[in-house]
Amino acid sequence: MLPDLVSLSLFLRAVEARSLSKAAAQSHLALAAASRRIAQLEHCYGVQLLYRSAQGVEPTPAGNSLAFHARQLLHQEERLRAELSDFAKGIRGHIRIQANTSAITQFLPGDLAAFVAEFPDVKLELEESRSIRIAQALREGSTEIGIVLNGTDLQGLESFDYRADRLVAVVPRGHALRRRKARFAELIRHDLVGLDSGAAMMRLLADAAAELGEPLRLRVQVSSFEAVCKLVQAGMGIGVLPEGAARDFAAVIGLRQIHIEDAWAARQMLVAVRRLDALSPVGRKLVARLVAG
Amino acid sequence: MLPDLVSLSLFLRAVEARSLSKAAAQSHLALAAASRRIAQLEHCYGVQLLYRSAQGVEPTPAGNSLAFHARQLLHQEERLRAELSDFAKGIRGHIRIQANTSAITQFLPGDLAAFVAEFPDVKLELEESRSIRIAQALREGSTEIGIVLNGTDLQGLESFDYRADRLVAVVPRGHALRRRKARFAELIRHDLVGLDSGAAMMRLLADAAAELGEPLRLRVQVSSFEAVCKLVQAGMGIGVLPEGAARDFAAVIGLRQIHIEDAWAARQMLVAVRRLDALSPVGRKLVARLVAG
DNA sequence: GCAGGGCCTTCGCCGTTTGCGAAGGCCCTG
DNA sequence: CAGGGCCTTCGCAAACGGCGAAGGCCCTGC
Repeated sequence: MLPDLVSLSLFLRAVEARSLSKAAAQSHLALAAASRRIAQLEHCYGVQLLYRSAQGVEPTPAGNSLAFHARQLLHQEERLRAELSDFAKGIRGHIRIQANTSAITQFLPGDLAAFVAEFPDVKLELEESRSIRIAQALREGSTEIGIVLNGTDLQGLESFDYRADRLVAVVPRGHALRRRKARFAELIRHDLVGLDSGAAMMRLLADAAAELGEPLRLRVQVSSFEAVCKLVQAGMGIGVLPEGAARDFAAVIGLRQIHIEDAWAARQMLVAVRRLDALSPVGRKLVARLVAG
Repeated sequence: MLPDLVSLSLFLRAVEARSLSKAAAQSHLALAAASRRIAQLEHCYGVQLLYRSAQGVEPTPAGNSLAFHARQLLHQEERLRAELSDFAKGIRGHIRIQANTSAITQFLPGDLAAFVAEFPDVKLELEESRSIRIAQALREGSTEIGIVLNGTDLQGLESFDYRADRLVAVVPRGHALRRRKARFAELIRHDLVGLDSGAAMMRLLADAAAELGEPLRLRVQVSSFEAVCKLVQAGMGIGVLPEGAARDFAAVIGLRQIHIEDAWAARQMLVAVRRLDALSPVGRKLVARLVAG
């Protein structure tokens, strides 16, 4: 029923070398054995996989498809092997996490650092991604823990409050806007320094602007919070950032923060998993730590 | 050396049922055989995978990792099986394509339609993606043909010119801007209707605006060319679109096109593959058709 | 035009692997 | 402390998978 990875690897070599005998040699098999393995593969899927001739073999269209998938499968197996070899070397746990930019630039590094300090033999794999893709990845099981913003569709997932993430505006010292608080309706009259529009935050700003019936005066769009701060300092306009990023980047170069009073400026980040009780114990521990933290 | 997929599936069931006997039953194996398969899996990777007790089994941390990868591997195998079963049903070819939005909304549907008309038993899988991700996918072999914009980093790939893709501005009838041609410096004084900022086009506009030292007056951002046209018609501002999209959506609702004279408005789309001669014959044929078309 | 050699398949044999039931150890439950 | 559920180990039989030899096919070169 299920194909043999050895046969798949043999098949792949046969396609690449255009020769069964060479593939057999590379796989340390006798030609007879190789031939039978391929025949059995064909039988298993009910399709002819190779055209045979006196000059060698050539993949059929189905054979091409199989070669494609065989590569993926073997590649996947390699990753598996690599990961398990970590365990042989003393690692005691492995957790895959995907998080959005705001989480990664603000709270996650600290929280994860505290976690690995306590569990030094747990390996974390952190990947940055957009909230929607994170939800997808969780659903299809290609990651274990996700950090997303509220508003993301979490159908079919379990989620828990992580941190609050407030958006603030930053202006250079001496900017005309002197207040400590403002509504977005006032900010929007000024030029803005924005992020690339894939960011969830930019969508929020665009929606808010549409609501007000005003254009967004985006003067530049850059891809990092730090770059936003530099450009704000250079007088290109007002920046909008998560509070934590403003603290890290804006404060140190002397930008002033302005509290945004609109309700949408208060965002909630969530820790999401597919099923908490299907998670590994150490994974659950990390979720608990994040949610408690 | 290479693990047996049957053993992986058995292992997965054991982890999920927390019981070797149940897993053995589900896999139609005697308990003894199941036990031995797991032991052999542990030997193969040199790690303990399960904690055994009189109450059943529990995955070790390494076991959790293996379970994760086993799921992926088996899932992948299922897709393989599904695809090969197409061939058993008479499909004669299968090509995976990823393309950016501009290509998908303009030229690709027509070109692909012509191709499948000629090769009706070839199944095409088309996925929309961003140019950068497409290049990644080609490099790691998870797609066969990619359509990207010039300017994308194609290191390590082979590429061929596909179609030229000119950006044009669209305005409602009676708009103040009366010309047939304009430089972007003039357009930028008006409100714009933009796309979500992940789009390559928006990055182009943002860069052009930065070059001019002017803000982009983005009034709304939407996610489809069609929506841009509707909003332009509603008087929200000037739209910028690929020429082909303007022809399809803008012309029919009576918008006027303005040629953008700046050099960056002329973009070139490329067909990219990892290695042309590693492609299936029908894949090569499609590339040839696209490049010739 | 035919011998030679390279390619794959098929065949028969044999060693290893794999499956099975039975027996055994362990731990919790009552 | 007997009973039952769990997993492992054991010995045996069947099946699988490997091997070399033989065979068919086609191209090459003398």
